[in-house]
Amino acid sequence: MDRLFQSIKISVNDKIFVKDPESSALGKTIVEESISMIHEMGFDKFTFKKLGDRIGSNESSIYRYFENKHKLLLYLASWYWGWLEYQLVFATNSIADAAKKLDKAIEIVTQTTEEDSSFSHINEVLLNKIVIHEYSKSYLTKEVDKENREGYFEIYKRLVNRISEMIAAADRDYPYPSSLASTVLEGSLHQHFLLDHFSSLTDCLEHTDPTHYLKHLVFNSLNLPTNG
Amino acid sequence: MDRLFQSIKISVNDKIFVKDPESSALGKTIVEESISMIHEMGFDKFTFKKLGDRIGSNESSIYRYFENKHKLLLYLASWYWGWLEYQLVFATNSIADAAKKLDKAIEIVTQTTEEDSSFSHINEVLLNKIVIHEYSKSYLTKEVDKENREGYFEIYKRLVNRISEMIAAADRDYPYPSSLASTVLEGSLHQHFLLDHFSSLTDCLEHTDPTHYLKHLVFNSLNLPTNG
DNA sequence: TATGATATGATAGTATTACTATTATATTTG
DNA sequence: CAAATATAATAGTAATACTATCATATCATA
Repeated sequence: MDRLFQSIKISVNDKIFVKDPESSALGKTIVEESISMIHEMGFDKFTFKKLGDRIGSNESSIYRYFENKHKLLLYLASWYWGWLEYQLVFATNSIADAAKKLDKAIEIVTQTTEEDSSFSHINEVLLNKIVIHEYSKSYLTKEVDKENREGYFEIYKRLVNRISEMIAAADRDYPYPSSLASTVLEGSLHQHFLLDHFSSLTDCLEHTDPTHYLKHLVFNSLNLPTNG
Repeated sequence: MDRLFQSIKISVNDKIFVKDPESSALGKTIVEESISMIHEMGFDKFTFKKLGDRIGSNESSIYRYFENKHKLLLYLASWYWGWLEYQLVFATNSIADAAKKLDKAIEIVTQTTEEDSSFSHINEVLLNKIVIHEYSKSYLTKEVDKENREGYFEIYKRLVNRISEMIAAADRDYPYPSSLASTVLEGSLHQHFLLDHFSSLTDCLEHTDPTHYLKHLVFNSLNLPTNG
């Protein structure tokens, strides 16, 4: 990916933050260093106090950007899914054939993020690892319905729906396009997690990977036209 | 299910607890009421102090059974997976045909737990809901590798492996039996969660359910003998 | 039934977390 | 240069997640 992305801003629901972290140097530092710290110590042990110490700033200043660390996680996750959605649309836009389009889509959303590409202060490689290890915590809460109503998961849902539509486009008769789309996204995160921590529970080692597994899963579920 | 189960004890790795909660009335109360409280308020807001108040016991007494609430969650999860493994083996043991055995297995592990069956102080219906909403939190931690080495996830892994072996028995050439088995378990929890909180992301509503979806997914991934 | 062992309860105390509030000091902008 | 705004510093609170100690209740057995 190239400089094109530098001029593109991933827009996150502005109810997630108190003050847009993109609007100041401190805000960007908060986002940048929180990614690095959450990756290092895990979300559970991460606190605004520790982040303040690390960036030479005050805890109270961080609260001016995010209500609490849960909202910060929602922000990082939304940003990540928005970024991935952008990659997805960019990479599949020109593909006319429904099956090929879906194939490419699965590739984009299931592969390991390899390079810190383009957005200056956000390290997508680390962010991808954070999403694998922490994303579930953003919705496995008692407040999930309220937060869903407030639109905090919109970007993720939009991404699932895009994939769902691609599945439906490839096979109009397939009865579970949304479930399958959510399985691709969530299953990809899970397989990547297993690879790191429970390798006996996955086959995505050595000569294969989550992308191959999930392509196999999806394309065997669908009835494709014989020339596809 | 009937009284047979009342004489069967699900055995959980004894490093998970300080003192076996099955060994005393207080221990059983701790387990029973923690299930009810975690279901009500969610694992994050649940504390030993609150549990002590609820059962008319002291916080310090609870610490004599479990080091912390994380270990209690590991205990509840292990118990649940052990219980499910038992259901699985019991229900599939007599089935000779590999495909039919697998079909039954998927049914057992993906269906909603319907009745509080047999183990006096443990409500499996609530426990099933807790597992859906909280299980990921037991392994999405920085200590996962250490705890895995200590055997805290053995029962879950054994269950995945049983399903993996059933998949392999139904189709020796299928390249991803472990990944698919883990997708069935984790995907089932996820679909049930979506059903409750993100119904637009699943098709498992009304005329279908996670069981149908996952059976479709698995059996379309496999090449079965034509008479199966 | 007395004696000791074990289980449980009560109380206190600590460090950390997750904030809120207030005031002071930079920095930016008009 | 003044006013507005952003950030920093400090203090304080309630809750969390424990640990330690001591008291009391129960239970097991000689």
